[in-house]
Amino acid sequence: MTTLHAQTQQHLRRIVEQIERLEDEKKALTDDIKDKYAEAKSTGFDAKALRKIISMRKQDTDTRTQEQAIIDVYMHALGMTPMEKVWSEAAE
Amino acid sequence: MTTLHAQTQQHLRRIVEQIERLEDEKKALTDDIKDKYAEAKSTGFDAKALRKIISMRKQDTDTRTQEQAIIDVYMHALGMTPMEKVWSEAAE
Amino acid sequence: MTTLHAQTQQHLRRIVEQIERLEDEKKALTDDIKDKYAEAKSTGFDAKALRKIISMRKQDTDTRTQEQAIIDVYMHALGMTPMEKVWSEAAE
Amino acid sequence: MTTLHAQTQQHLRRIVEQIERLEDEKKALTDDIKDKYAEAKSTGFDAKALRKIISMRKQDTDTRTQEQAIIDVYMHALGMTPMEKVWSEAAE
DNA sequence: CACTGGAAAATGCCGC
DNA sequence: GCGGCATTTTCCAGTG
Repeated sequence: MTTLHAQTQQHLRRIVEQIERLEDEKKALTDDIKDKYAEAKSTGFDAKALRKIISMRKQDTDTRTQEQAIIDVYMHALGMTPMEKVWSEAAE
Repeated sequence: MTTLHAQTQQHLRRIVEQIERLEDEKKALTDDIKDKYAEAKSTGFDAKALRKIISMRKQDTDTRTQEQAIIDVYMHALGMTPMEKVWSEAAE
Repeated sequence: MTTLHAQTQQHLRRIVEQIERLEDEKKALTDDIKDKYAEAKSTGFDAKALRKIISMRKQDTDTRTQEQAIIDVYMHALGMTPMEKVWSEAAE
Repeated sequence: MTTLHAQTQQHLRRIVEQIERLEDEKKALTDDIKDKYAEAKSTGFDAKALRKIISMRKQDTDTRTQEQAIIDVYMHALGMTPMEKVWSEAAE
């Protein structure tokens, strides 16, 4: 069985620690979000509806981003180069 | 370590076989789909654009399905019962 | 905007239909598999363990062994015990 | 259609803003973690093995052992090679 | 052959 | 406590 050099081993430990630290922070935020929903619910809001609203707002943003991707794909499919693309946008 | 009764063991084997068989069939279909895209590409179609189109068509369907889900959630949030829901739909 | 020739357009439609049909069949199989797991569970089997088993069976032994060797080295470097090591694969 | 009181409406907006802010922070952390893995990979570590290690470290040993016991029984019933065997080959 | 994006699988959570 | 659902994570094909 192979063994890592002392230095590499040390490096590995640092990486693992860093990632685990970041994941802890991430989990804390996940919990905070959960708390917010619970709080909202206890104030009389419907948590599920709230989630739906927030997810819709996010999708709106994502959609806008993706719309350009679709346009790019179709333009490519029609043989238009990025250069023409710039022009067609400028001409609108 | 525990051992399964002969009958249970047999049952387990059957289940595993069945699932693996279904997964094989599923994989075959996945390959068929891949072939279709390759075929389309070789006929001059842009595969990526094709995928986009099909994914959009699927999303349209999903959206319609989800729209009702959203309505349900909001109706619930507003305290409307399923019974009222039926009525509101009938009244459109 | 470019327009497809009638014939090409027809061809495109056929392709889209075929792919969507294949995807429907694929989805049906996915549902069948889900049913099998549910059925197994209701007969007393542990669905999660079942999934793990099936996933293991479809893995190439050599690949798995190689990957485990790397994990082994990392675990050793981090001072993790053999006991944890033995169960690692199953615990995913 | 029901309308929210001005005050309630204001409250709703605050909640949505807070949640969206938390989700932004969470996403930033997700990206940081991804970066860490990429960095580790570019230093010569096996990212997949790294992920597995970290996932193992965060699991409860008792739970893991129990689940493995079930898998063990199933493997035996199916005539699969016990994990220990694989490990003795890969280790040392 | 490494990277990226998209599909599939696994996990965890919420409601009954 | 279980089933359904949403999120997260993993995997894999396609691309440069």
